[in-house]
Amino acid sequence: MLPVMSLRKPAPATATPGDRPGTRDRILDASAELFGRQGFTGTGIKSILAASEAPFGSLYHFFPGGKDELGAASIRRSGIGYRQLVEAFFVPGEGGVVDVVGATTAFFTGAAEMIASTDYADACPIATIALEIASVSEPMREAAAEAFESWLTVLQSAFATAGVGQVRSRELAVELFCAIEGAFLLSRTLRSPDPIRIAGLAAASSVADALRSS
Amino acid sequence: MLPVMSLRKPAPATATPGDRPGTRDRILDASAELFGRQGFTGTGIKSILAASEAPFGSLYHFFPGGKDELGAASIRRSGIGYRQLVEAFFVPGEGGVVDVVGATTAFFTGAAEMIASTDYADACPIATIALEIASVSEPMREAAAEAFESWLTVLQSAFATAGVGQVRSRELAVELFCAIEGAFLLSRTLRSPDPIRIAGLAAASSVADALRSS
DNA sequence: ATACTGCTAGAGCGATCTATCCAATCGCAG
DNA sequence: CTGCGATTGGATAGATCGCTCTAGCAGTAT
Repeated sequence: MLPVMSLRKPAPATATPGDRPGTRDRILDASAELFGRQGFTGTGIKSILAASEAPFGSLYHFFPGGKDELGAASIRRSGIGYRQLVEAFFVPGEGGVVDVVGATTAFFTGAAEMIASTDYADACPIATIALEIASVSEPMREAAAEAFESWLTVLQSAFATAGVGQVRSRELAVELFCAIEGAFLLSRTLRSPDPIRIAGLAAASSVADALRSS
Repeated sequence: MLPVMSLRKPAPATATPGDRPGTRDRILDASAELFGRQGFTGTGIKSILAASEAPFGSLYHFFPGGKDELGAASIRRSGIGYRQLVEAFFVPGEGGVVDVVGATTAFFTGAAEMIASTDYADACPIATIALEIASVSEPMREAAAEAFESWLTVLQSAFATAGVGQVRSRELAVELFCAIEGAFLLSRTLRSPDPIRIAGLAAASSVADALRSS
């Protein structure tokens, strides 16, 4: 049985229970959403503050390094959120076993539903900003690299646990990452969920093949 | 025999022979390079003009619609250039036949060499800007969608010509697109050519499978 | 009450951005 | 040559950018 959940980010862990999240969290949430939709340079500080209903002074109180520090923090936070999401699909609960082929299919299906339900606006919260700053800001690039690596690690160990060899597990993880990220790009640009469906079928098939020959 | 060429864009067709390209072409070339590296909003008009050694007035002479028109034109131009590149690998010359598996491998190998040789700066000239503007500018989004579709069409007919069914050919084209674009993202972020190598092996294997069962 | 700390609130600065406008210059046809 | 449209060069407007600064607020400890 696979986890029933959407691909939406879970509520931040540091939010006061029963209350609205703290200012810092609201800023980070708004940043992740806007950066993912319009990119880093395409999103002004003021729009972030407006979206998060935060006062101007608070931003530089929590992020003295300014927009760059906010960008890196936003990337790290999104990286953790998405890693937990991948874990929800690919890491078993107490003593359970995960059907990695089914998990792959479920993950892509959930992704297709989410992107369509947000009118093709919200896909990967890091990809947009990563491409923008990979050759421009080394600290942000490193934050994105660590986020991506953490996702790959989760996938790799899931495949290894399922019986696939270490090297092939890493390759499978990279293949799955490329499939979903490429599909996000194509899906958002064409405004169609088809690429995600197609990429999901191919990814599941690759995983099944690797399992069979292990 | 596969075409021996780099993944670099060919010289513009409208360039005066033996002379340096016209102002409009120089602006478009510089735009494609800078947009691909730093994104659309991250690239200022002045940097484009400086890089293309073009005067300020010329930009608004050739692109009265301003930066948005320039962005759309840049996307269209890059789309044509990359389509011709894909054709060089996947479309046979006079009465020849293309080994689509070999073409796939060669394409990814060439991409890995190019991205590493540009210090992980130049990969897909459209992906960065496409993610940025997909939810912001409809004209530019459509330009990117047309460019991507034209690449998919070339790939699809190559597979169909090689004997793969129409539906499966389209799926294969989308898979290959997702693999290379996702690999570009991961490669630029991690500063490693490995993702492209891994994605290339997987893509070639998918193509081989499809050929076998056709 | 007083003092201290963490956070809020916004005015406003210098820099930078896109875009407009116009005069100077070029290339070529008559 | 003369005339004329196409192109160039840049000054500058108007808006927006990221960011700094200071003043004030709430809550807690003393």
